[in-house]
Amino acid sequence: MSLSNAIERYLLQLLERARGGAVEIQRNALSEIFGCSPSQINYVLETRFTAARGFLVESRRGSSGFVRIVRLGAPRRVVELLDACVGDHIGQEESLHLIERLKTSGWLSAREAAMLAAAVRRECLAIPLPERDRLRARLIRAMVLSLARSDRDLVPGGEKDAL
Amino acid sequence: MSLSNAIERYLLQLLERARGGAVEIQRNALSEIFGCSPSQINYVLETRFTAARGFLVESRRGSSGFVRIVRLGAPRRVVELLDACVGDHIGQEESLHLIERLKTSGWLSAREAAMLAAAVRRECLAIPLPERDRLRARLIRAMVLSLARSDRDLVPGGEKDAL
DNA sequence: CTCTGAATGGTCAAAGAAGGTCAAAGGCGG
DNA sequence: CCGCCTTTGACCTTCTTTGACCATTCAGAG
Repeated sequence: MSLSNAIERYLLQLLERARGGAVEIQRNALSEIFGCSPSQINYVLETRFTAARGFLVESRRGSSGFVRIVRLGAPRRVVELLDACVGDHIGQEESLHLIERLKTSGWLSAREAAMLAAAVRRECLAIPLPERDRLRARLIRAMVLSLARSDRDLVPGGEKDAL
Repeated sequence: MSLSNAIERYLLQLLERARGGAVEIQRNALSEIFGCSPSQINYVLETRFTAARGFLVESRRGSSGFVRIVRLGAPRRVVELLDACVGDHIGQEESLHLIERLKTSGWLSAREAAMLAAAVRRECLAIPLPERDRLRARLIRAMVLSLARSDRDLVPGGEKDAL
């Protein structure tokens, strides 16, 4: 188990216990618990507690500074999520997190999520970067939005607002 | 007995013992066990643990990286259909017919078919021919086969025939 | 009120630690 | 001898960890 994974699990535990879905930590104190450099904490926050995984991180410097990690509820609309997470290019790992999130929030079934996940794998796309990341973004947008349309066609009033 | 075959048998044994049909190894550690170059492991994975033989290989680099080998099953009929219709490249119109066929025969739901149809459109792929037709073939294969696997994962006793 | 320094957290580039790719060399059966 | 399957090694990409240096806050001194 890597340091980053250990820190991630530790923070997830804190979030688990904390009522309200948010925790506040001190970067330096946490880094001492794990005997690592303070910037290691930033690395974990940047790679694990991202918007794509449904977290918001706020912080403040100076005396009595802090780092607050908030577990976000589902965003209002999928389009916003796409705009926020996908942009015009997106990497594989980020995509998989997004897909997982769309699944757990009920927007995608397990089968649909599996399809999407299979499609965005770099072994499947198999074209060189950076065009690969752009293609991946187009695919996710096209497929997810196609669901919105397909639902609208099937259910005339279907205003899915999960996410 | 060649090195490759020895490594293959070793990994198959690991898979045999491991419940869940998956094992994780470290490429460098394994190569040291067999006293060979690390890339030899890749060779074995590429030639023996292929999708065609019913395996999925995932990996991660960097500290505490790993290689995971998953044994999976896929229904025979769909595989045959893919081989027959898709090949290593396929055009848009042909794809849409295939998707329609998979839908009417019950393999795909309306939503899944819509997703696939959106993915294979040339406006979405947006790369030049002839690579576009090959990418389209890879996408269809990956997505349809992923469904077979996701079904197997969902149904407790789902030992669909082994491809 | 303003200035200043200690206490925090942030950034970024480089080094370290896996695994991946590819082409060339090595063997072996036909 | 030819062609296919193996094996290897040099070089590449990705993920992690660290450290030097930067930015922000706030309490207290002047």
